[in-house]
Amino acid sequence: MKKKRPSLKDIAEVLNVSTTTVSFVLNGKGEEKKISKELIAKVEAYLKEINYKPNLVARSLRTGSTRVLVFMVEDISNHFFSKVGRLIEDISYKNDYRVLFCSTENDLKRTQDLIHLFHERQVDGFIIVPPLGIENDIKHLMDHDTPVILFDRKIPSLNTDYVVINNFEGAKTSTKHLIDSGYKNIAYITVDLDQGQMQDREAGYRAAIEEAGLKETTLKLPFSTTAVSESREKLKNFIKEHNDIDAIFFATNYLSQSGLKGIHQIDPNLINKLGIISFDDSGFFEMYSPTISAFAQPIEEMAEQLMRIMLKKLKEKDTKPEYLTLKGTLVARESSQPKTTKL
Amino acid sequence: MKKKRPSLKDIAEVLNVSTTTVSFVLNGKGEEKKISKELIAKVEAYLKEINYKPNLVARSLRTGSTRVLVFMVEDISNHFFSKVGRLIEDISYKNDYRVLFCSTENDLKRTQDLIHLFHERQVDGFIIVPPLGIENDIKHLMDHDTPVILFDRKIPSLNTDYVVINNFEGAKTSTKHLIDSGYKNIAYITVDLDQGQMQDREAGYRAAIEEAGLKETTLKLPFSTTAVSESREKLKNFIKEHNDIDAIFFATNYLSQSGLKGIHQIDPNLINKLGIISFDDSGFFEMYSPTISAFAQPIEEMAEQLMRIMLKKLKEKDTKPEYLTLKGTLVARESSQPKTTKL
DNA sequence: TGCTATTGCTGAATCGATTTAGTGTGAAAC
DNA sequence: GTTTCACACTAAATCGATTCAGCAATAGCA
Repeated sequence: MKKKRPSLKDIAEVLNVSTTTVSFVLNGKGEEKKISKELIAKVEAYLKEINYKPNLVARSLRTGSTRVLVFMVEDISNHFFSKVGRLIEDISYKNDYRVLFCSTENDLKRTQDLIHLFHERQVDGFIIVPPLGIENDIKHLMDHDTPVILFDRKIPSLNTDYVVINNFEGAKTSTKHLIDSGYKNIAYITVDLDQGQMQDREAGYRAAIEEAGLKETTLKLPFSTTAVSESREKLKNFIKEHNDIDAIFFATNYLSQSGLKGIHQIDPNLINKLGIISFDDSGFFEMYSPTISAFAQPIEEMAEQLMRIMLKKLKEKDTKPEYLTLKGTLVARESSQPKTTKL
Repeated sequence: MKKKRPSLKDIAEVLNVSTTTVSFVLNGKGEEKKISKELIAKVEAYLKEINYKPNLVARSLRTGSTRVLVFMVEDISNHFFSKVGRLIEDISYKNDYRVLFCSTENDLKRTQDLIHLFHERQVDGFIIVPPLGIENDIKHLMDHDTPVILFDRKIPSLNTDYVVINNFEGAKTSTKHLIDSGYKNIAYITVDLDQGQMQDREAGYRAAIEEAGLKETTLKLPFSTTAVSESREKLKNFIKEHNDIDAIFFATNYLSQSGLKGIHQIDPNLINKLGIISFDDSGFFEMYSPTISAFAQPIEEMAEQLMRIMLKKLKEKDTKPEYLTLKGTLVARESSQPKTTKL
C-alpha cells in the first residue's frame, strides 16, 4: 500500500497547467504573477483536495533556506535552558521558523559535530552556548554568512552578537544576601571550568566576602555529566571537613541539585542548619523542602532579545554585532532566611 | 568575506575529472567502481585539503534518505524521556543516524504539526509517544512507508510496532508495596486523560486495594502544562479534606513533583507523615528529603529494543510488527518506609 | 492597419548531490 | 585480424521544488 507523495509535476499534469503556475499559486504569488482568479481557485482547490505538502528538502535545495534555527545549549533538560528554549520556539513559530534543540554537554567534539551536521543541512541560524575551544567552528559559520548568536557566555576573540547576564553582579548580590541574613562562613561551590562566566561569578563572590571582611572558602568540582556521584562524594567530604561553614553558595543550579542530595545523605536534618543559595533558578527549588533561594536570570528578556537579534540578522546581512549584558534578580526563598535556632 | 561552499562540480573542475568520479571516491566506492588507486588518492587528498563537506540537503533530495530519526515525546525535559532519548541517540550515532528530539506536550495539533514538518523534511523514522487522536497522522506515515514505533502508549486500532511497560502490574506492585509497609488509607492521584496506560495504572491500584480489602480514594487532576498551580491547589484541597489518608500513590513523576511542592506548602513537616510512591522514577527523587520511592521503567532495555526494531525496519521494509510489553522495577526509598512514629 | 503594452501562462535552467548507462582504450582470446 | 572483455572513467538523467526569460493572444492607441 505504499503511496508516493505527489510532486508539483504530478499536480501540473493532472490540472493540465505548468509546474510554474502551480508553484506560484502554492506560494501565494498567483495575483502578483497575473494568474487568473479562476485558475488560482482551481489549483488551490486541488491542492487542498489532495492535501498537498511540498517536499521541503527540494525547496531548501533550491532556495538555500530551511527556515530552521538551532538552539544549542549545554543541557536542554536544565530548567534555565529549557525555559528559554520554549520561549524562543514560540517567537520563531510566529515568524515561520522552526527550532531544533540540542545539548552540547559542554563537549567540544560533540558540539563541533552538531554544528557541522546542521550547517551541512543548511539551517538558517544558530543560537549557541559555546564550550571552550569552539572559536574556529563559530568563525567558520560566520564566514559562510550564517547568523550566530552566543548565549550565556561570550567569546572575547570573536565579534559575534551575544546575550549574557552580569555574572559578577549576580554572584555578588547573592553572596551579600547570605551575609545580610547573618551567615558568617559562606562556602562557594563551583566547577573547574575556565569559562569566563564562571570566573566572573567567583570574582563576585570574592568581592562580597572581602567587602564584609569574611573568610572565603571555595571548592571546585570536576565538570562531568557521567561522574556526578564521584563529584558528590568530594562535596560531602568537603562539607564534613569544613564543619564550621554555615552557608553555601552554589555556582549553578545543577551543582545545587547534586549538592542537596549530598547534604541529605550526610544528615537529613543538615539542610535546616545551612543557608543555601544557587546561581540560576530551577523548578525543583520551589518544590524542595525547604524551598531554595536562587539568583534567577531574566528568561523572558533573554529569549526576546535573542530572537530580535536573530530575526534582524536573518533579514539583513552584515548587521553590526550587538553585545548585551542583562541583569538578573534575586529570588529569596526559605533556604537563605536567617536561622533562628542553631540545632 | 562571504565564502561559497565548494560543490562537487567545483572540485571536479579543479581536479579535471568528472563529478561522478569525485562522488564515488567521496562515498568510498572508488575501488568498487574501478577508479585507479592514484586517482583515488589524489581526490581524497584534495577533499581533505579543502575540508569538503557535502551538501546534505542535495544528497537527501537525491537519495530520499536523511539519516535522521525523530524522537517525539510528551516532554523531553521529563527524566524518563530524556534518559531514554539519550540512550537512543548513542545507539543511533553508532549506526550513522542522528536523532532530533521534540516535545508534543500531549497536544494533538502540535503533534500533528511536528509529524508533518518532519515528514516533509524526509526524516527516516519516528519514535512517538502518541497523544490521543493522532491515529490518522500515524497511519499517514505508515502508508508512506515511513517506520513508526510507538513508545510508552499503544494505539489499539493500529498495527504499529510498540514498546510499552506493563502498567497494570507496575501500579499493583507499587500499591502493594505501600500496603506491605503498613499504610492503610492510600490515595491515588492521576490525570484525567483517557489514555490506555493511565487506565491500566488505575486498574492496578484498584486491584491491589481490593485484594487487601482497603478503601480506595482517587483524585483526577486536569492535564495541562500551563495550569500547574491551579492543579496543585486542587490537590492541596483534596489532601486537607481527606485528612485520614496516610499514603499517596502518584500516577506519574510530574504529578509527584508538583504534589511534593503542594505537600510542602500545606505543612513542611507533612511529608514525613505520609507514605509516598510515584510511577516513573526521576532524578529529583533521589535528591529530595526524604528520598522518594518510585516504580521505575526499564530505561536501557526500552532504548535498546526501540532501536533494534527501528534499525530492522529501516533495513527491510514490510517487517512484521513487534508488540513489546516490558516489566519495570520497584525502587524503594525513604518515602515509602513504614512510619515508626505518628507525629 | 500597425505598433506597443499588458495579461496569462509556460519551457527550461537551476540548486548539488547520486547513479544509470555508456564510451574509448588496450590486452587477451579465438 | 577480428572479437571480447576488463579497465578507468564520464555524460547525462534524476530527485522536486523555484524562478528567469520569453511566448501567444488580446487590448489600447494613433
